[in-house]
Order: sequence, then C-alpha cells, then structure tokens
Amino acid sequence: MRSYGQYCSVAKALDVIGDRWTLLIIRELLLRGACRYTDLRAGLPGIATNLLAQRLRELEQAGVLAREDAPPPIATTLFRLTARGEQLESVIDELGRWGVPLMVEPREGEEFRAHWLRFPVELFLLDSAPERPPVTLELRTGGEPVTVCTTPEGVRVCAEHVPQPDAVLSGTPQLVLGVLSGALELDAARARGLELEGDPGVLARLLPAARDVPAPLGGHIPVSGGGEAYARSAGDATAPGPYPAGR
Amino acid sequence: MRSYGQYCSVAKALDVIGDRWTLLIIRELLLRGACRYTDLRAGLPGIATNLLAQRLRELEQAGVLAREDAPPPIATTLFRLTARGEQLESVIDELGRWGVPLMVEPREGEEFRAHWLRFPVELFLLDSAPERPPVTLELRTGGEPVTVCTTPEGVRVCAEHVPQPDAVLSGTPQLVLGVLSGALELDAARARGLELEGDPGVLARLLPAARDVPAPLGGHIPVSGGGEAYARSAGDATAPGPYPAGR
DNA sequence: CCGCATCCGGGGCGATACTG
DNA sequence: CAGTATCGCCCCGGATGCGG
Repeated sequence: MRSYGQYCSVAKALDVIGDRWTLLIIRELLLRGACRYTDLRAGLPGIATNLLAQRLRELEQAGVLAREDAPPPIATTLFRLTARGEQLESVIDELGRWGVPLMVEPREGEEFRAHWLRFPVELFLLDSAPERPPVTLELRTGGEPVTVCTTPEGVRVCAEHVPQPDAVLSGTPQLVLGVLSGALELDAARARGLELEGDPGVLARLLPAARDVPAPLGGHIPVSGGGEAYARSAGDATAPGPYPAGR
Repeated sequence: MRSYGQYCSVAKALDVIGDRWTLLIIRELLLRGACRYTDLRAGLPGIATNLLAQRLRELEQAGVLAREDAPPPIATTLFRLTARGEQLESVIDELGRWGVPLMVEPREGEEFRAHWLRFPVELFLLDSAPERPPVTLELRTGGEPVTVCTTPEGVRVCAEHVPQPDAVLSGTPQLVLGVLSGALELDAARARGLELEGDPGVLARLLPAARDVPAPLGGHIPVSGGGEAYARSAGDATAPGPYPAGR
C-alpha cells in the first residue's frame, strides 16, 4: 500500500494493515489459527486469489505472519500469525464490537461462516455459574455448527464438534445472534423460527450478562440511513450505545 | 466502498470505515473535536480534496459524523463526530498502540503534526503524584507546541498554549517520543540533541509508568525488514511486546 | 488438489485546476 | 472557505492458466 507519509502511530499502523482484505485475513488467522492457503480462501469469500497471495507476501514481509511447512504427513504450507500479528487481536476485537449494531440488517446474499460468530458471542456471553459443571451449547446457523463451551477462563467458542451438547440452538444467524446478545427475547425468536433443543437452563446460565443491556433490535427496527437508527433506538443520541463500551 | 458481503461484525465495520483515509479523518475529529473542512485538510496532509469531501459525505450518511453550522459570529460549517462515531475511539486507540513500534524509523520527508502525539503520550505517561499541585510540560517537536497537563482524570494533552509551563522538552519527534515512552534514557536523548528546560522533576513525575517497560529502541536499532526487528529486539519472539498489551 | 502468476477491464485514488 | 471538475494511474476484482 502507498504510505500515508505521516509520522503518527495510527497512520503507520494503517500503512501496514490498512489495505483492503488485510484485516480480514488477520481475522481468519486469529479465529482459526494456522491456515492453509485454501482454508483462507474458504474463510474469505469474495477475495481474488492473486490478492490473497499478494497480501500474504506483504504481511510476511511486515513480520505480521510467517509461513511454515506442515508436519511430515501432509505436504503443504501453513500461514501463522507471529507474536506481533497476534497483538492485532485487540484491534479486531474493537472493530468487531463496533460492527455488531450493523448486523441487524441481514442483507440479501451475504456470505456467512459460523466461526465468525466468535467475536460477538465471546463479547456477550458470561458464565453466571462457573462453579457448576461445564456445559456446551451448539449453534446451528447454516454452515458448520460451532460449539460454545464454558471454561475456567470464560465462555469460549470452538469449531470442533462436541458429540452430546447440553443444548442446541438452530436458526438464522440474526436470530441466534439476537438471542445471544440479549436483544431478542427467546420467545420472540422462537416465534420467528428459532429452535431450542435440550436443556433451556444452559441459555439462562450464559445469557445474564446481556440482560442488563437495553434491547436495540427488539422487534423489526426499520434501519433507514445507517448507524443513526441504532443510536436513535437507544433513546438518547449522546449516551453510549447499549453494547459494552470500548476498553 | 464496495461491501465485503460477509455477515460478520468485523467485515461490516470495515464496510463503513475500511476505506482509505477514513480512519484518519476519524482520528482528526477525535483529537481536535469539531473541525472545519480546512482544519481537516491541514491535519490530513496528502489527502486529495475531492476524496475528503467524498469521505465526509459517506461518513455523514453512515451516521458517524454530522455537519453543523458554526455559531453566529463565524459563518462556516463544522464537522463533528456523532456518539456512534466517538465509539470508534477504542479502535483508533488500539491501532495507535499497535503502531507505536513502527515509529522507530523516522523516514525521510514524513509529515508531522504535534497533536498526533496525544495517542502515544496518553498511553505512556502516568501521574505518579496526583496529590501534588498539577504541572504542565510543553513539547516542541517542530510544528505547533503541545502541552501535557496533569488532571484529576489523568495525564492529558491539550493543544492550547500554556503561558508558563513547568518544563519544556524540545527536539525531534522520535527523540521526544523515545523519552516519553521510556525507551530512551533522558541522558542518551540529550546527547542526541534533545533539550530539557525548566524543572526536571516534572519528567520524573510523569515517566515512571514507562520505566517498567523494556527498552525496544535503546540506541540505534537497525530496522531491516519490518516489524521483525522490533520483535527480535524484545529478546523473545513469542512474548508480547514491550508496550502495554491490548485490553 | 494446492499455491500461486498472468492478463485484462473498471473504478478508486492522487494531483492539480478551477469555482460559487 | 468548501468544495467540484478533470484526468491519468494503479489498485482491485474476476477469470484463467500452470507447475509441483
């Protein structure tokens, strides 16, 4: 990318990761760990193959990621974030947090990968009973299912399939996300097609963190111009939004 | 900007603020508050005037900023972040934090504005004696001077000129930044041209927060390929960098 | 199949000139 | 002061090819 030519740490950062697709490549590597070229392509629907190759080259030279040979059985190269690259997690986190209100409008024909849910889910869920035995919640939103697990470190999302989840939530991404963010009552979501199988207590255990939060997308909010609708629905244009604020 | 077409909060955020120059416009509005068109141009050296106009239009429509008429005496329009736009502060903060290691190489002919120093400065300085009377430190790095003030809320940078600062630090941006980040000893910086006038105790009071941190740019670090040199100089490629980590 | 390189059309971007 | 107009270039997107 052409440099901004400014002696400012924000501009310098954007010189490295401000290019189109770059931060989404970082997102994939953060979410999925070391990836093959093909895995990256699968997680970045819409990217041109030459662009992906070019970005990977640039990011390698910038010290953000490194390529390594996979262990003997398989002969392929893996792309993995360096320590410096992993420090971008907080940037991606904040971006993802800011972007959550934009998820209310599903828009026709958008791609979806279940592992992308990890950012909002780990933001919104909190284990209200960590002393009790761990539980698992499977989310089926279209693609591969993902599993939400309670761990001593907090609520985590893992891609591996768990044989006997304690509960299963099935439906469109916006219904699942609406319920998990506390913006949509479970009954309302069910009325609109969400299905919950297994132990309902699992949801109750994980959701309370989101309950404190006013509901920004309760029914059908007509999203007109953009983020404005979201700010207006919060009732006060100058107050911070209903989602957890930065830091 | 062309949408990524992904139902992911990170991609959605980048759909809005991922365009070139967009986040730097947000930076300016965060640092300087409501700005006129001309002020923005001055703080964004290198931007084409048509691009600035186009971005302002897009950001207004996205609800990130709003234009307002200035109070009666002057007849001009001001651009101000909305509440939604101000929520981008944490994104800019994290970007700026990540970019600080890139400041070691000054690169020929880069533009500089003193108010850009606010991000690193407020990151690194801490008032170790808040019970004592407030002090002010003026930084002269080329452009307009800025003043660092101790406040009940912490150390802040303000653009206004303070008549009698308790101390004055003059020198190149990288020398001033090196000292303030704790990466460069004051004596070493003086040997390379930094000048300190007034009460040296002011620096001692503000600096301790940075002292805990290993020095990444002690002498002349040969920056070769990119961020790698930084990671290597920290002594351990897998450990988090010497700057405060995210979150 | 995996990891690219090449080619080409269109549009975003950069620089300058100009205007109400 | 706050933009609009214009033009050239290069980045980006999409398709195809190709060696290991």
